[in-house]
Amino acid sequence: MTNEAIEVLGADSIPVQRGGERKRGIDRVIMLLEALLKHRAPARVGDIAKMINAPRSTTYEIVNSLLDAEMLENVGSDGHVYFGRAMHLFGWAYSHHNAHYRRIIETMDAMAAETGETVQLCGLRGNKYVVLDCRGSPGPFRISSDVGVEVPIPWTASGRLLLSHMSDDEVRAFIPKEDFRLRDGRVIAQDAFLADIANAREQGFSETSGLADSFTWCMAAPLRERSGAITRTLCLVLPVDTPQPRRSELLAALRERARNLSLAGN
Amino acid sequence: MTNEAIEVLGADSIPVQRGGERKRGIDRVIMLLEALLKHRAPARVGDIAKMINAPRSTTYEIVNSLLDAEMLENVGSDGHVYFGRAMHLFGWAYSHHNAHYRRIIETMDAMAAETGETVQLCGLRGNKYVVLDCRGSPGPFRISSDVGVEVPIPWTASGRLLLSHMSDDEVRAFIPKEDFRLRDGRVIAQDAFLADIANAREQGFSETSGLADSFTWCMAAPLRERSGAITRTLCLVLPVDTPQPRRSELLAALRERARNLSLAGN
DNA sequence: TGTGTGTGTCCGGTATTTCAGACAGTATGT
DNA sequence: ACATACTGTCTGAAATACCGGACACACACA
Repeated sequence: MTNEAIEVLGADSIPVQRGGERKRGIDRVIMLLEALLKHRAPARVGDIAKMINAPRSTTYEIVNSLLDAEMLENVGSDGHVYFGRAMHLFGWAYSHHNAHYRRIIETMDAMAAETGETVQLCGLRGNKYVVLDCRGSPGPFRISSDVGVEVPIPWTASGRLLLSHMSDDEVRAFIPKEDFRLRDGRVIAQDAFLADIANAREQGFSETSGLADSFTWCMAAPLRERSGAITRTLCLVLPVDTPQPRRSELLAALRERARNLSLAGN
Repeated sequence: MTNEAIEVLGADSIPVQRGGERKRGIDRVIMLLEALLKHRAPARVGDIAKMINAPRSTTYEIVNSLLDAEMLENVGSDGHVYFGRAMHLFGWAYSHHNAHYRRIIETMDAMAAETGETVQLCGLRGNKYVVLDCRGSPGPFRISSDVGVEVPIPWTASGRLLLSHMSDDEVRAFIPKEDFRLRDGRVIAQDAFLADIANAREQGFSETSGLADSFTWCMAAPLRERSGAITRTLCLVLPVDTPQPRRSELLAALRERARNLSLAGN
């Protein structure tokens, strides 16, 4: 939906992508997988070729290699492909290579069960915020979010914590200007955002509401590495009309559990 | 340790693996990821180069590309790398692309909780059996197994179900001869194995004990695709001394749940 | 101090792979 | 019936990614 913006934006000065650019197979693989992740559904080879702007013949070859390796697999009967079994195994290996992850998972399970609210594990991916894992509330109506979707950092509570090791200048350089513009057109003032970060750094938590959407109240608490760095956050996503007493109760619980999961004191 | 055999061995007659085999980057990537999966721990670039039998310079380049893409990430401070965040996301996407998976996960959680036994989701990967997911018993001593480890098919109960669509000849062609040899030296007779498969096909379940190891009793029930094909099995791993009445009780429960998860009748 | 082993980077040549385009086959719409 | 659009496979040829090997550096051991 937003992909042929390439042409439009690139038009003015930079010859961004000419047709004939020979690229490495590896790079194509990486682009392919990321495109598929963004697409969030099985796709046909021809479409993939367009998505990553690669020749069809090349794309076929790559896709076939990945199919052989089970990194992709055929879905349905009409040439759609999506991630395959091997990806599941690689991902699982990533998740479990340290015992720490087990504890995080258990905590998320427990919190989701106890509170009945949506619990998320969040981190950064490049200069975007991303949901790494998610436990939903069991009710018929739930606020859920897909793991892997990328969101501008300023839209999120977690983002304020995840940037708290940066200086103001570093933050300014790190965040694309357009990421300060919310979906409804409002723009977050850079100074206010920097103040939020400083605030989050001091308090050891962060709360936002009505940023990414109008109906959620988000609270995030840091999971610190041994070094003290914050690479992930634990996060509760509440309906915006959750009453204040319950909110502070939940915030306290969230902070407590995050503290227990941290490898360094909060 | 076995890598400079190239020169020595190659001399007499067989050019088993000559040093100079140029390979595509893509293939290297695939080999690298699978090697890392088998290794099950972070590894250094030099070691990876040996594992996949690739030139060091090439390996460095590939690893750096994958690091940039977050498909790998640095672990610790001394040059170890392992799967990265992107892999987690790709794997998650694989797991959740169909609603079916949600139900399977829920069922595994429920069964693990109710029975207190180890529950596994199993499938094939090439001509090996592989654990796709696993819920452990909560007790202090548990029979657990790692997701992603590959095991010869004849060693497993699930394997008998997963081959039940094949003719005898197909099975014979599919299973490497050496896979009939158990770890303790015993050899499974091919005919007995084929009979087991036929049996599993008729009964709609399969049980084994004392094959892969001496202390487990495994029972597997098929998860059928819409087409009727069996691509995955649900599996209970019990201590071998579990009394018979409880075994049949658990088997019945297992079959019932597998039937509910199947997209075609069992 | 010297010897051995391993790391991370760089370079130039060539064996290979990517690419463009053509092809036959199939589905869709007019 | 024709036209259009897409799929999956092949081909030759040019561009280049991979390789071997060299380098500087770091660490361990004797």
